[in-house]
Amino acid sequence: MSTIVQKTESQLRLAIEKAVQAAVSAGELPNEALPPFAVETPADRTHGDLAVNAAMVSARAFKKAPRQIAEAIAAHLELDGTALSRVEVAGPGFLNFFLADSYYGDAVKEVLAEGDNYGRSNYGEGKKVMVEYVSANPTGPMHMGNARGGALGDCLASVLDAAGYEVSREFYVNDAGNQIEKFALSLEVRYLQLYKGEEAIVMPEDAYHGDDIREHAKGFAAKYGDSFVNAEERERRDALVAYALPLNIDKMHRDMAKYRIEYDRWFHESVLHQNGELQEVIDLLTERGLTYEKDGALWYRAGEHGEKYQGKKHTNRDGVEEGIKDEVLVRANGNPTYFAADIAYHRNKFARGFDTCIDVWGADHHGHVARMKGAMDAIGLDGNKLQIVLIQLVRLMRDGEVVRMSKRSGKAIQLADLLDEVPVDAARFFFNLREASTQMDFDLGLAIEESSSNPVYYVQYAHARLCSIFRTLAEDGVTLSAPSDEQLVLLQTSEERDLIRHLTAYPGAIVSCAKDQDPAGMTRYAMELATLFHKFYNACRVRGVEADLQQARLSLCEAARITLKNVLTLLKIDAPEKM
RNA sequence: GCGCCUGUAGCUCAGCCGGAUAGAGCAUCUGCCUUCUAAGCAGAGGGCCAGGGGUUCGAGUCCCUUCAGGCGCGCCA
Repeated sequence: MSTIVQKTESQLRLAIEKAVQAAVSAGELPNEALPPFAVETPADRTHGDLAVNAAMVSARAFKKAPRQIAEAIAAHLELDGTALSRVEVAGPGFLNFFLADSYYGDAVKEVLAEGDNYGRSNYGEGKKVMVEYVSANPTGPMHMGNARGGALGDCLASVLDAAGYEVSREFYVNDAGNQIEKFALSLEVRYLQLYKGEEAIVMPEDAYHGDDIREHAKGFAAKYGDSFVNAEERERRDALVAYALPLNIDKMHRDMAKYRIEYDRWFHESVLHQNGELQEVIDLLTERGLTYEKDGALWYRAGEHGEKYQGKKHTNRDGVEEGIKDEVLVRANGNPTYFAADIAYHRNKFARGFDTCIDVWGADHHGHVARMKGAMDAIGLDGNKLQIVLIQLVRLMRDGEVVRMSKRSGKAIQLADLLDEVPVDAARFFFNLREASTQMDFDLGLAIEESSSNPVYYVQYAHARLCSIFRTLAEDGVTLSAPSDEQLVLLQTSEERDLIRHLTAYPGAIVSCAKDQDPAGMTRYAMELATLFHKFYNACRVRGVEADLQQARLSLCEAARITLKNVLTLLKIDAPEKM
């Protein structure tokens, strides 16, 4: 299945190649191979619907001026049987093509025929891709950064799905290791404080100071009383974690569900500790001679395989070049590090048959990218198949002041609070408005205002208006029937045609977002679609016009409605019929 | 000190792997509702694409460099 855009481009390329051959036969061009050329859509519509730079890129090979080459090609072009009507030579040597009337009607029919599936393609050829995103620490509530990562990761997964990949969404639950021990310690302090007083035990500086820890301690005390006050330390801590951790994980499930994110799997880190996979990775690296012992810890030589993923070499303060810093796998106290577990986790992912694994990380983890990719090579996998999308952190503002996000202080704005204030539609749209690499400010004071001026309403309004057209005409007894070519050819205004061209761009827009791993392209597409529809709406009436034109415009409205609905569905945003 | 990201209109950002006269939203100003939803549309003003070099037919886009902001550089995750 190929779209009308793809068909037209291949017709165009074939026509140009034939024209070049004809020009060569006629002795107008030298017998040289035509270099690869681009087909693009010019920004300025007076430059045609499709512009080709074939004459310019072949100037050197043909040893002729681009304009002369373009003229020669144009003279031999045969456009009969294509969706193109004519060609012009312009500017420095562009070949500008204009679409035939039939193209627009065919485009509308294509959308109507595809319906809910319009936009989906087989670009990914069913390859298995995993997108792992959010993966927030279960030691505390999720925050604003998770909100952005969640919206972005989820839409990226949807985009890949629509582009023909077999997508799996995953959340990595760090329910083991150092931070769980810190969590246990923090809970213990708060629990003991309940019985011995705040002053009796001091909360260590680097422990978790949030109110959620106090709440858990109170809940634990309500359930078990003081029975663990004099228990063995290990026993007490384990009991506290066994009580609080599931509560936190349940909360994350609920928050994600509220945010319309459903994972295929919640993968628990503890599994890797228990089933031996973590130890296997450590052994594997040691067998390969990539580890060494120092100061009682087991270190991984990160530079060996990580260098190739690093842009440039580090130079330290003394001006000496140094590679990627080595990393500890097993601490002197015998506990494996997060890094070691993460290698095992990614090994586990690839063992499940994923062709590509995409991790959505906060930009503060960027230092680990080269190391982790290198580690994949180190264990015999391919680091290039691990792709990391780095998300710049959301800067939270309050009254114009930057609010630091910190789980320790407990003052961070939680995801749950955000979702109480801002509608999910607005939040999902907002966090997909910008590319991952751009920094965003989110002003809490403006949160509500932000939601009412959020462009999501502009897009949803377009959908509601479309539905309104169908409602009103139904009251007049007018409904849409399969349009004829004679009717569709009546779509001739610039507003109608601009709208149609943008509809045809939808499948390509999805593929482009999938390639770039940039779901923000989807909100941009949706806004542009809404704009073009609103312009059409103001320029072209549907109600009260002649019957054939009315059917043609109704068909266009239906095609626009389908496409708009499909984008919004992909973004998991409501497409309201009334507003 | 080093690394990663960013620098385009007053503000927030696009700019389709080098193409034609650099775009949109917000904000400001001016118009458009007795006919399909004015949460809309039309128009106006606003730019040394951070600065400087280079690569070529051609640079906001690629390379070098300077400056500015964000984030990292732990036996934390």
